[in-house]
Amino acid sequence: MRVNISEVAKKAGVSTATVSRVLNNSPLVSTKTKERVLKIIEKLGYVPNHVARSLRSRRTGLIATIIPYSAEYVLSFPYFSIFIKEVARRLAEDGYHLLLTTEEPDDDPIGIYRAFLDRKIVDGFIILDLKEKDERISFLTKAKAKFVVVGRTKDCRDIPFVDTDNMGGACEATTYLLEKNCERILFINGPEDHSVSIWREKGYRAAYERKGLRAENSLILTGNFREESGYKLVKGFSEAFDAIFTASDLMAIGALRALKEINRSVPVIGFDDIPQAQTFSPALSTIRQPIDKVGYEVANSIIVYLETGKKVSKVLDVELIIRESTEVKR
Amino acid sequence: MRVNISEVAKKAGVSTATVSRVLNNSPLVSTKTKERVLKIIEKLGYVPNHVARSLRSRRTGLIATIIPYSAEYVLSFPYFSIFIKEVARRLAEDGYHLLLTTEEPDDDPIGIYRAFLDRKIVDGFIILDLKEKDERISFLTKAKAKFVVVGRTKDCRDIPFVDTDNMGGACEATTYLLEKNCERILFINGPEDHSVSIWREKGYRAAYERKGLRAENSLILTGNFREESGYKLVKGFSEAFDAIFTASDLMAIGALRALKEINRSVPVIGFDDIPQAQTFSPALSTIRQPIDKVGYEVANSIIVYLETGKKVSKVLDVELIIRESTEVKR
DNA sequence: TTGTAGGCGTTATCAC
DNA sequence: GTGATAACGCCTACAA
Repeated sequence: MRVNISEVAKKAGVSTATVSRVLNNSPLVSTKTKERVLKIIEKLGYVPNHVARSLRSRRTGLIATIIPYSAEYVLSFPYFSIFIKEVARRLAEDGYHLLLTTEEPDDDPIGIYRAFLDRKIVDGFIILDLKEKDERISFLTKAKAKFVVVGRTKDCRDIPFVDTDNMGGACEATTYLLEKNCERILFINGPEDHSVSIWREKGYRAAYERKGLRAENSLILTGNFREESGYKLVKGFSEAFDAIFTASDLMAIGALRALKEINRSVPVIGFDDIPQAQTFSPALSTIRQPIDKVGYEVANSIIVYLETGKKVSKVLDVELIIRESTEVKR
Repeated sequence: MRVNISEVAKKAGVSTATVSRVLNNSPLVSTKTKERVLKIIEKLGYVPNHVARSLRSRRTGLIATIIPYSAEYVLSFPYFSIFIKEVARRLAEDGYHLLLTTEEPDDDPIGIYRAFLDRKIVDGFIILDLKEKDERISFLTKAKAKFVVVGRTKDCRDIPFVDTDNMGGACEATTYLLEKNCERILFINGPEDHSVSIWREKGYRAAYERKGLRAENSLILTGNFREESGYKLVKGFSEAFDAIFTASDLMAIGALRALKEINRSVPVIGFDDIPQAQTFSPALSTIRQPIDKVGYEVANSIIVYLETGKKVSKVLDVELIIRESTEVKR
């Protein structure tokens, strides 16, 4: 019925220690006994119990990803699916598994992390939706937990992270608009405490500076990545502008809606390249992020960290995709 | 440093058995000792080790969801994110956690299930993307594993499942078109071995029958849920038709593209209500599925099954959403 | 090269 | 009510 290591040992006429050695590819076993043991293992259909192994080795092979409540908006587009699938896939390559859970609105943000840590449920964490001064980071660092971050902040000096080149992408988009002779580019950014917002704003400003110009603070608005915020901010904006760059495709779609209603047409560039970017009319010019690679690299990084202690960080390239929303008939 | 149950027992002047009883809310402890033990637990910051507990109790509290390779298309829209989030959320309510992993193209489809089962990693499974004659079902049934299925087939008699009313939805959509005096409704279905395809076709046919009509086989085509297949099937269709109903919104979008190119306009209804359905032009009429509820109910069902042995199944209502793609100017 | 035996941290089964 | 103590299944000093 229940076949365990001592069952195998008995049938093979060896000790459990030897079976264990065979299981773990120890060189301290003669080829002969190894073969004999392997044969018995196969015959009995024995498979080591993962839980017992975890208890003994103090490693569960599980990596937790906790969806922050504040990040629920990411669920509204397929980015998250693709990301999470790649994470799971890469983890599985090395025998790890992804434990996915959510944070509730009224939860203590670090409560879940603490629980997983104290109960020794997981070996490491993947942190999403990084904020400036993120309390999860300080908690996990203090607790000496192993984790990798998606995104980066200034205090990420000693933390393994994977990020896309948000600054470069924003700079490229802004430069593209400047070179189309737009001068007053309305920049609708995400919430200010998000690390991506900070980098994207830097990129926007950098593009102006490269041209010997200076970005105007009044042209920088703060949205929340959602469609409605793009719509409302454009509708309510009273100053002059001749182009729009948004920190998400959804806000770009909202902005285009608003433009249509006020009967204006200026070039618009979004960020992300979600599927709607292609199907929306006009098709959206945008900055494409390699979300699948982000998933792969972050999973890879946590594995390397767990197994070698090395902290591997990466910044992945983004790409400006030009479609219809930047073709403007004057 | 590492505080365990015997540490607590020692400090509290009781046995580990008593501490364990307190931990598990056993009634076999006097209020007095219970309080004393709880105080010590708090003082020491003791938290039970989940792995040790799992080893002894033979329950890990983990539920696996394996993304079938054939279901990768689901990742291309946000349905999956929302579903998985609700699953994780509901599981966590009762102290369970979601283990998410993927199937590789060249994997033995049941290999992962077998591995999780043999190694005793999870307590149960949630099965996605159900097929007719699904070998995962027969394997898991034979192995006496606990699982709940999303979707349903004829052989689901004794299996707990959660499904949306695919037949009802398809019938409603088709009826709507018939009542708009369309007679030859082109039905672009999903792959034939998918359980959802079977139910949707039944609904399509039922709508005709209710009107005393008969659906023509030549009007039923097989796509693969993706946009391109909707596009190609419409482009290549040579018979007469006066409306289109597709088994996915993406195929509906493809169909609308094709119609535009051949300069025709007929009412089109999709299935799912993905975000593009709203933003596409014309906005898509479609059957909305309560994907979040599906996630909630399937998680709920596996918990009930694990804890009480009862098999709970549910069929959730869908809703016809009318937008622009069914308004046709003749 | 192999075996013995202790321990990982719990919970369950007995006794008392 | 409570306490010893034996599992749960595995790994790893240490001994042989």
